Amino acid sequence: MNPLIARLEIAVRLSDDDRTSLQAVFASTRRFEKGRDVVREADQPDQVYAMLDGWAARCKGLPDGSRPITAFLMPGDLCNGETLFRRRMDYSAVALTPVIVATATRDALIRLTGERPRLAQAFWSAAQVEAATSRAWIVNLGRRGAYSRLAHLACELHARLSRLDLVSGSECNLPFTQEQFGQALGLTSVHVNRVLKRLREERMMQFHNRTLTVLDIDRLRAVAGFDPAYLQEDVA
Amino acid sequence: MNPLIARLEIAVRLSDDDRTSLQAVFASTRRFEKGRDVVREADQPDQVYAMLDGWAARCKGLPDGSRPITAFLMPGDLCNGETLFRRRMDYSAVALTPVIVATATRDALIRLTGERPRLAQAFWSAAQVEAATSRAWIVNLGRRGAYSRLAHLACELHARLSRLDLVSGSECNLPFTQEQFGQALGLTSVHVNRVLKRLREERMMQFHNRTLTVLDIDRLRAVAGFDPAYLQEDVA
DNA sequence: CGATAGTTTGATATCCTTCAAAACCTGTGG
DNA sequence: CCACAGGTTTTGAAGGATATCAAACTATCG
Repeated sequence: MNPLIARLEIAVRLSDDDRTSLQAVFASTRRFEKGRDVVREADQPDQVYAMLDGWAARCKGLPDGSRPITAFLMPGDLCNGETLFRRRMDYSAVALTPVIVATATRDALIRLTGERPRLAQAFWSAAQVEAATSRAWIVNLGRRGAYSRLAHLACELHARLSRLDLVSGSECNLPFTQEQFGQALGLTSVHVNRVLKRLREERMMQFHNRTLTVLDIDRLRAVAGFDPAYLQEDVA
Repeated sequence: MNPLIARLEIAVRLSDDDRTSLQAVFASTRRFEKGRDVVREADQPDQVYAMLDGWAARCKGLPDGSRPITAFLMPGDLCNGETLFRRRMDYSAVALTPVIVATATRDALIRLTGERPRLAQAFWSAAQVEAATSRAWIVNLGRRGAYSRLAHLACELHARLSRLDLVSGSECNLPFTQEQFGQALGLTSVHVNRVLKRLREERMMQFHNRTLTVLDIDRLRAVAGFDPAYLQEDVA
């Protein structure tokens, strides 16, 4: 429960009542094994899932069989916030590690946020941070070459994990393959591999055994053109 | 005022009080000439702007001087919803035509949505539709070649305009240049031009004098892999 | 009518993909 | 403990899509 509340309180101050009623609505938890879909494209779920532990990826299925990744989900993120206002999912959320989610029913969450405007504002704010992240991805895919593009994603993941206290020293765990890097970046895994090699040889970062080591964050951010502003919410 | 209310009511039913108090908060309007910034990256505006008439583009400035476009704004869209919960803008909104916006102060809108949860929910829902559109752009930029990519954007704009009743027959007005198409698609204007030529020769669509003519929407959507689901909100 | 912005076309360069295969892990059953 | 299978990483060679550079053409607007 905590990661969700912590996330919501970044932007909006909640009352004790807000917090406890949120806990009540998200009372039950559920576990998904690595590789399973938490929610599936075209489904019409009755539950809203909030990430408590583990990693997931949002992806869309394409006719050619590829599954581009549009976001990485970490503790505190809602898997399927849209479900409140619209039935049909337009993406899947797949567990990249074993995942623990808190679940709320659609109806209960509609009722809760209909009674507690601060909570509705907090969720609104969280949706806007997600939108800002999507904008950064659009720029990344549209205007940067593979080299800066990969560096940018590494900077983003490093920054987000660091806010969750999941970076120790210069290392953090990214539980996915070069193939999945490619799905998120619009690159083939072959090319991801070559770019990783270059970044490693240039002593900026390395990715080995699912752990990312940032060797020179200043140079890496310069190469990426990374500005962490879009991730940070100021308290209102 | 109407386009904003119409937009919000797609997902959430509002009371008469909701509507009139929203009108009161967004009482004043302002006009921006073509080419002007409605809001500017890194600014800390006190006002929130809602599009009433005209077109704008959301763009981010890059060190190399380019200004990639991350979204097109039409009547009913908020220009800078984030402003409620976070001070610093991470993008600019530039008027592509003369634009009329309704303006609300940040404080008044925070207060209003803090008192009227239905409104907060409605804005939350609108933010989610925007996020869904961003996801579609991410997939478009990441996985499709220039040909399908341009077709997909044309399909999206056609569908959105058609919901606003701005399509007459098979024609609609897109008030921007091939250069700006390119900025939205991550392509050079030269290449946009070549792809437009091909789509025209293949009798799917043409873009001439700022008007888009869709000649064969079925074939165009097939080429684009376009599924309009992400634009449509079901009533909750 | 001239100036400026936008469109069109061609030639060449670059980046990334595709195809292919070898090397390397990691877990599993014998 | 070993052998093996499947997935992942690494490297090479060749092809294709898109960028870049350059110039002519066309609209638009004072």
